[in-house]
Amino acid sequence: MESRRDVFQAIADPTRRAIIMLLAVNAMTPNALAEHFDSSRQAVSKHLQILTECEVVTPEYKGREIVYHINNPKMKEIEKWLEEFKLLMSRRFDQLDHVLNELQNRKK
Amino acid sequence: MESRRDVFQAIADPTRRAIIMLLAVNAMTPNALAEHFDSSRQAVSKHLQILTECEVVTPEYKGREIVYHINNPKMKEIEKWLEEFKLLMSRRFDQLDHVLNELQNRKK
DNA sequence: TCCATTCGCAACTATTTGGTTGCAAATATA
DNA sequence: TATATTTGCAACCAAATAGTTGCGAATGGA
Repeated sequence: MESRRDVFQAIADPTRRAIIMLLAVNAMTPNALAEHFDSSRQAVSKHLQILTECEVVTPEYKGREIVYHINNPKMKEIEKWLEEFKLLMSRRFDQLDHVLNELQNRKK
Repeated sequence: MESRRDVFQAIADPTRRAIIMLLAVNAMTPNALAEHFDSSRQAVSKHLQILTECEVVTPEYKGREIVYHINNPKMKEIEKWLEEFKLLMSRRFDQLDHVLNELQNRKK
C-alpha cells in the first residue's frame, strides 16, 4: 500500500467513494464513518490514510479525535481531467480519420 | 485481474488514462496505441481488455485489425458521480454541524 | 490517578494488479 | 500455398491492495 497516490487511485475503491460522499455531506471522525460500513474501524482508517496521502481528505485534530474534511481543490483535479477529455472528444476528427484510411488503402 | 470492473477502476491507472486520451482524439488499433508507450504491446492489450470489460472502450473488428473506440456514455458516469458529489458539497451544513457539536458538548 | 475511548501503527494474509514471455488463431499479401 | 502481420489468450511473477488482529500512545472524564 505504497505507490501511485493520486485522486484517481483514491476514487477507484467503492468504499473510498462512499467515504468521500459521506464526508461531502458532513466532516466526520473515523469512528463515526466506520459506523456506516460493515468493515472494521481499522479498514476505514486505512482508507482515510490513503485519502489523506492523496490529499483528497484533510485531518483536523481535536483532542483525541480527528475530524476528516474533504479537500475540495483536490477533487477538482478529476473535473479538470474530465474537461480535458471532453474537449478532446469534441475535437475528434473521425471524418479526417476516415479520409486518411481511404488514402492509405489507395496507396496499398 | 478479475473483479470490480467499473469506470473508476478503469481510470485509476495512468497508462489507461493515457489510452483513453489517445482514443478520445482518434480511434486506434492496439499496435498503433502501443507505439505511444514504453511497455509492450501485450501490456497495452491487457489494459484495452480491462477498458473493454469496463465498457469504457468498444472494439470494432476490421479484418485482422481491431479499432478501439471510446464509449462516451460510460465516461459520463464519472461526470454523473462528480455532479452528485458537488451537489452534496454545496448542501453541506457545516454551520448546523457546529451547532450540533456545541449541543453535544453541553450535554456532556 | 485510574479507566475508557479514540486513534495510528506494525505485522500478517489473501487477492488483485500490472507486467512479462510464449504461443496459436485469423487475416492479408506475395 | 507459403509467409508476415495483427491480435488475443494462458502461464507466470513481483508488487500493491484491502482486509484482518494486536498493540501502544494520547486524550478526556470519574
